[in-house]
Amino acid sequence: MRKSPSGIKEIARRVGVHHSTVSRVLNPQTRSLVSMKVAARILDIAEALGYRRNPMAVGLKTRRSFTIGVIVPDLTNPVFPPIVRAVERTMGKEGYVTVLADTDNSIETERFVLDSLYARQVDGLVLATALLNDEIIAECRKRQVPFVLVNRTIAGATATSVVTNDSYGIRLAVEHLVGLGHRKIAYVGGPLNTSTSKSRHEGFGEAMRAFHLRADPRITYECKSLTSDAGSTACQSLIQSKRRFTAIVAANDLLALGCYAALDAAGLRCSADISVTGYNDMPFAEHFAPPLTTLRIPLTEMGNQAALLLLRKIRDPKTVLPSVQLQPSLIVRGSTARPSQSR
Amino acid sequence: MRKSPSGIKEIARRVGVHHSTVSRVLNPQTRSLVSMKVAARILDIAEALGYRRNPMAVGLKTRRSFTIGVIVPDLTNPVFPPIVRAVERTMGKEGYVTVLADTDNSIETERFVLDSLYARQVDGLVLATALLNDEIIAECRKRQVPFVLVNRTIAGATATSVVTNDSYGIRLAVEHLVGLGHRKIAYVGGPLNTSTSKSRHEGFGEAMRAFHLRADPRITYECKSLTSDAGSTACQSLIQSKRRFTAIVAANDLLALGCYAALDAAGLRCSADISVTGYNDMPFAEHFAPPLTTLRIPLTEMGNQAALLLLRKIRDPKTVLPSVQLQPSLIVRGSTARPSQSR
DNA sequence: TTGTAGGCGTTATCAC
DNA sequence: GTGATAACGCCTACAA
Repeated sequence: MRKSPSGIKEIARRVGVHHSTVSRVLNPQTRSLVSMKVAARILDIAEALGYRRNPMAVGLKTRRSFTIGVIVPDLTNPVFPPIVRAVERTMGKEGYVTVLADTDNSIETERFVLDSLYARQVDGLVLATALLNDEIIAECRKRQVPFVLVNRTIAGATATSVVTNDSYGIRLAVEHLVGLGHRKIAYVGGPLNTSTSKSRHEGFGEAMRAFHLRADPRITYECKSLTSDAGSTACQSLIQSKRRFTAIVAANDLLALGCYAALDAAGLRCSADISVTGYNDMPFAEHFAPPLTTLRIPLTEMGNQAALLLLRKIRDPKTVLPSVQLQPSLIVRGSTARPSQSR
Repeated sequence: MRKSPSGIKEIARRVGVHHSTVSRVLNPQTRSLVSMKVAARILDIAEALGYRRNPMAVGLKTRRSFTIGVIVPDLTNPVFPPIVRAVERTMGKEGYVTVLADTDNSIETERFVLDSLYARQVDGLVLATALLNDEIIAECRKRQVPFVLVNRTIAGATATSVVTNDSYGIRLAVEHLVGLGHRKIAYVGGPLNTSTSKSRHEGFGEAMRAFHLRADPRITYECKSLTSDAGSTACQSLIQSKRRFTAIVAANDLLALGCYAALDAAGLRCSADISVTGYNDMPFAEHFAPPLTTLRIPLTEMGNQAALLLLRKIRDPKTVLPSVQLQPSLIVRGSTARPSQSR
């Protein structure tokens, strides 16, 4: 076992003071308790020795790890990397290290992962995995770990979260389609156990009503997952149902992509025959065939905000944090057009 | 400061043994030193109390953190999430937690981040940031931290790495194009300070020679970064140069995407006028317009292998690890076709 | 097989 | 202001 290169005691020895004095100096919080002269000497030597405080020891003593966890359902979903990156960067600037966990959409692995994080005494959590009724989040509350939700929230929105206005986003999509002349609009949504899918679903109904149109339940689908495959399957049934529709509002870009595939397979052209909108404006959405009309959400901003909120909570556990809601914006591209005359 | 729910001493008290005995039992390594009867009792109570060992204390004592770091240049590059995810999962199964760091392609932030990781006594590192001449990796060696490179390696390949055979991949692309009838093939590559870009570049030259063609330096470009924008700029100059070419081999999917844009802007159609190949088969490459012919590399496999190697090294620092090289495979899609007659 | 004692590097709470 | 001392929770010779 190699000796550590330096340490508070070694510095104390060299400077000729007690190591507790060194500790005080090296800790910004308590530096003022020590005379400037001594402090300066200590800082000097520490610098010269390349001193780095040992987070393990600090953690053991203070029960703080300067580590936070961020938990995502699936890192390969392009929505999450920008968020993770932003969180990591913002926390990094403040001396926190972020450990990443990908639950692969499994609630068991989420529980497992959280256990490991608790054991490591993470100072906080950013959760992108919230279900509407999420027992895991209930546990977080019990454990008294500061946490903030990102992207999704829970039923009642009783936890601090950074989300976007999903129903408004969908309304923008519907508005756009209606403006183009669409009347028969199908909806391909995600599982209703997440806040995002739920509000998008509700938003669709509301928007249609607002335009005096009918959200026909026979052409609205709830997919089991937010994947391209699921979207494809849904769109396929939609087509086979023989119901009339000229546009599809998808609750997610991946679903929209699946719709592309199904339309293609059925010999229908997007946007000439059927218009499609997505949601998220995921990276490269503009490169799809056709470029996808979708809703952009400020992912990096969400990550930053989440990190900032978490920091506040960590530093002052008594503060009650506000939630923040950001606005999506409609990005019009080639997947939407006037409805085909023949349909 | 809340008392921890349990702890080795509490268990000892309840069982009526000394806490060192408990420690032995709770540590698989030393469990055999204790009688089965006592061990069983201890395990029982520990279970009942929901005991979790405190990694801080363990770490302080043993200088191991059961934490590894994975460092990527840019998490929003879709190549990395699958790798990161695989590493995280494989390490997680073995009780390791992975800290993610995104250097944003900056060598300073990489250094900063590594410093923070060293201080936290990470047990190992997975680096996806290697430059051909990488001083940072030299430092890792000095620090004696086990590490393995992934995706890229360094000059001389003197460190263990998990990479793919880049020159072979490019050769597959060239072979494919030549098979289609192309003779004038342009190359749009990345900065030559990474092993991937370098071998792809070299591979291009070799492949062309193998087919008795000329890798014309006037139509080969070295982009400053592996981004869509850079590819676009390069392709633009290529077009403006008025040199003849019927196909572009891009060293990366993003570059290829940039070529799409530039071709589009110039009124050229891919693949009718110009064929384009990419590299990486990034997610959604099949959805581009046109679907991109590219080389698939086994990202998840790479992550797994890297993690496995790292584990071996951590567990037995004396082992000298082999490097592993995986093979890319050509995925033919719509961006390549026979050369246009008119060019 | 089990207990004893010391220590990992730091902070916190006393005294001086 | 500064020093002494005792933790934090666990591991590990060494002794019994």
